[in-house]
Amino acid sequence: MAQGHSDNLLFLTDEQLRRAIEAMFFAYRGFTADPDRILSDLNYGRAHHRAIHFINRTPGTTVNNLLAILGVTKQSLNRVLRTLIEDGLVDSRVGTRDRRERHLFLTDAGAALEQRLSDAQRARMRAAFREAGPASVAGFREVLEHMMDPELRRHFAAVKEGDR
Amino acid sequence: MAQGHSDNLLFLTDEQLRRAIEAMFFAYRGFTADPDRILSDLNYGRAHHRAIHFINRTPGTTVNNLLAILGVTKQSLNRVLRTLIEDGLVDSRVGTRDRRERHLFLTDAGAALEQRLSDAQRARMRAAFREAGPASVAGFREVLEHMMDPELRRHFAAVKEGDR
DNA sequence: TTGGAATGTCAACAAGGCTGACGTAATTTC
DNA sequence: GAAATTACGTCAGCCTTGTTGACATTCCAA
Repeated sequence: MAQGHSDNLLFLTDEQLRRAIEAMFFAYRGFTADPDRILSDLNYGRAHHRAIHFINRTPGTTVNNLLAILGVTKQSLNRVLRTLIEDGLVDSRVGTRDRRERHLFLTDAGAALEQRLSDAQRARMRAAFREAGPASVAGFREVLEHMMDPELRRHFAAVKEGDR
Repeated sequence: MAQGHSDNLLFLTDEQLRRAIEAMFFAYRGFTADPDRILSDLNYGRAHHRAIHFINRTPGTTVNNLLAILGVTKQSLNRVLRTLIEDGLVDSRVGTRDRRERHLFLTDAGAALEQRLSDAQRARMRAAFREAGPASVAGFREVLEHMMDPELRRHFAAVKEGDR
């Protein structure tokens, strides 16, 4: 696919862009489908997945950090966090330097669920990469980064540098 | 970016996949941000956008077709369609061949809103494509297609053939 | 003519967003 | 040391958008 219109971007028609938009819509649905199935069995939703994902990525992160990354209100996050803490998946520890802050960690059970979820998601991502071929992977990530809000992209790029 | 790991897919680490997963999450948020802003001013949500988009793409589509594409229940879609019809953005016409079916069309007002929404979304997509460069675009679309559920991908490919 | 398909509608419920207000520590600032 | 600010939690209420279940209507097709 995508030969005739990749040579010259000026020839990207609205129709071709519309197809890309739909591809994004359908792909995102595929992207979330596997975790969604696992989560619904546990009476959790995507909001729980997101919290678990980012706590796993940055253990000890504060509630405020998480709010900024997820872009939701504290009331909304708190509802999710409360159930995760009650269910013993997340551990909330009072900060040592600043005792107003709560630092969030996954418990062993939380880490286990995170593994299940990300294994499923990674498997699909890996399969898509394999089928699309190596050359496509770099382009995929390049476009995605440029589709983010600029502020987020900077944050994302910073993280990228960090764990080289 | 993405040189060292595009040569050999076997070297795609979990960490690199995790970054791709986050890129997908953040990019999707950027992807929907502009339409979301327009919609919230009109007291509509993403569900309205999706309905408008696909009615525009396939004028005269039936409710059942739309259900299949959107993957929601008819009750859920119906609520959205009702408001769009009441507000004069969508026209629902009884089928001629099969009078049980309702064929959906955008009114002039509906088409105008569709333009506003897709203009915003296309602008961002076009900008991302331009910044990422022509070579990236093909890879982007290739990976996205392989991330969809297989059944959907077939449908998507069929559409692709159709409007060449 | 009758069964089943397509569509619509009513009711009830849940997840997960939101705003606004308030309380309580703890820290920072003056 | 008092006052302001920050971090977090919580209560209450609202909205969108998804879900099930039940039921009516219309109409095609066997």
